[in-house]
Amino acid sequence: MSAPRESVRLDGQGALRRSHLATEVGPALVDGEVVVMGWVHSHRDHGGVIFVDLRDRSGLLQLVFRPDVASRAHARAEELHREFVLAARGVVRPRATEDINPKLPTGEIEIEVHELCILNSAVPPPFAIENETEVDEQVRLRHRLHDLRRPVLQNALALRHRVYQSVRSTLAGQGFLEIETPMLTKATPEGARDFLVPSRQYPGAFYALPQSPQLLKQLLMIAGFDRYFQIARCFRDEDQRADRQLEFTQVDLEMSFVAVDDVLQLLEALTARVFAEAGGVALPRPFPRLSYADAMLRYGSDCPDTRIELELVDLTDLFRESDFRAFHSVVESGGIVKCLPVHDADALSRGELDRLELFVRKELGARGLAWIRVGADGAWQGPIVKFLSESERAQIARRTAAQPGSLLFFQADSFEHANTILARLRSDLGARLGRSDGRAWAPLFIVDFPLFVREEGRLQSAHMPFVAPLDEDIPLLESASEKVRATHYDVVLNGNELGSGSLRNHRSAVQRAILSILGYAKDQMEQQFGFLLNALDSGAPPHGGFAYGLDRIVMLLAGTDNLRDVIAFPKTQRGQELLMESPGEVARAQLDELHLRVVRERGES
RNA sequence: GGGGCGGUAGUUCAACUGGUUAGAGCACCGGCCUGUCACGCCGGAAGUUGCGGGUUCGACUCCCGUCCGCCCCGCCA
Repeated sequence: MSAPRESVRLDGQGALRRSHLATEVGPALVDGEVVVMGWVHSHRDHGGVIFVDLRDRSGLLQLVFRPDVASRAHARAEELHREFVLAARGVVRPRATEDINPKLPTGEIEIEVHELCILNSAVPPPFAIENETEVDEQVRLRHRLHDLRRPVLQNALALRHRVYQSVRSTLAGQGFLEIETPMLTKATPEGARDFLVPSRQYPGAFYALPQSPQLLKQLLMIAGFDRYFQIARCFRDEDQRADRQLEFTQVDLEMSFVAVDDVLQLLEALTARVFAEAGGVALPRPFPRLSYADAMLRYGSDCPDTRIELELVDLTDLFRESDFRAFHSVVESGGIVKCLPVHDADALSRGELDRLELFVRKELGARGLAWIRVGADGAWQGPIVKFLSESERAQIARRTAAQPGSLLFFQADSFEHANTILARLRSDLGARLGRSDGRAWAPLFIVDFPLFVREEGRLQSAHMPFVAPLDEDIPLLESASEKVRATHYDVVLNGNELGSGSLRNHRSAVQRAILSILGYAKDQMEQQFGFLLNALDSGAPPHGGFAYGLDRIVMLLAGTDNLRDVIAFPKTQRGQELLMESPGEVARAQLDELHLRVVRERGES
């Protein structure tokens, strides 16, 4: 950090009051007097005349200082440096034709300054306040104030504001009440790792920050509010990603007396309206619906980017009886075999195939990357070709529609792993080979998720334990748990999960049955979910809802692939906020009050 | 928990296979300049090569450890 510029004499704002934002000044105001305030974006001192580009949140405006017109203002202008804060009173002048700057919205005019107040000095910025500036993100986050002055971030946060406003007006117009729920709440056994807040008054007890307002909004339904929403901050202490922050914002909503279709209709209308109002984007309607099973089958993902014109092919049954041990043994032990066919793939060289294999092995943990290339003469090449029987080749060729120029990628692995790897290959190759269908926006609903998934032998909630099963599947709860479909639904846009929701269990018997299948004994159930079960027994209406990841919506509308670009003060991947440097240590006395003692591992200082 | 990429001046980058005093653009500071808008010209300052250790006559470069950033797997109901 540089030292402050102490030698600069500063002016008070005095009687000057801003009359216009920078870009509100235009040709219509020529010869009128204006007062503008903002930052020195750049200055060009010609010895005589001085030009200053003034920047405020609306944009840039050129100020002119002439020694012969206003000598005092001109003299002061000689002291300016970048990012100084100033107030300027002057007269709007048209520029000579040859002096018009077409790159600026205000390029046809300029302000001939008569009075200049230097409201504050500024140390030189660590990097240029320009959109084009490519600066290391660590530097940007440490100097977030300067970063936030860049137009892209100003625009992103303005866009975010419009999303808030549109959500509020749309939902309020649909009869939703905005209700806040507590941030200091109770830890729940399910779900992500909680952020804990130690209690001063109850030694050894902790509040938890909400992972979502899930249970509270259900209680609001039971209390009879009928339609609720909240723009809610949520906290999950898990490892971060480009599209995941420790704290993030949900548009959380819940409604009573509805079926799945009612919620989906509302979600479609809300999503379309917010994208139109806040981002000027017309989403194509109606949103197609895709079952979870089909999504996994065709795309290997439950949030596919359906614009990519590549689809997976399942070949598991082909290798149930096969002499190709590598694939056969995977199928025998419960895994799957799938293929990603890429036609007209001559652009992918042998060297690139090797790099792809290295990539999926090292970064995605794949066992390998089997591939088959169909030559111009129709001959099959590749390391696994020799292990395939005549009929297997024929079947593969038929199902993948292989033709000269095709490249077939195979994964034989667990359902999850094989799909994760092929889904990633699909999107990477789709981008690299330009296999998009050209649509800008591809929204869809994913429906018919399973209620349970088996993990390490045990049944777990696919999403969370309060999701209601489809009515017709309730008889299967005990007998064929894994076949039970959930009322759960996701909204997916361009390969991003925008949010998810479901109908909830409003009958305590069903809720108890599900908890029991999840392995909760009766007393555990009462201890951990007693308040919910009691609530259900006190007259719970059928209800369901949804939660959008608001940050992701803004991210997509802003055209970035990084959540940190749409959050004013985001955290790094390791959870630090570099401007204020949180988290930070606290004084011993603070810990004592909270009845806490820090235990350091060996080697920590 | 694991994998990949990266860290050299304020900033963006360079510095061969280990070899003189670690360079350049922009920014910054000073001077000059009355129509620039990537202003121009002249001059200047600016570095613990993330940190610690090792190998070597010699380390930005090689080795080990560690910290930080980004991306991904796991994780995130």
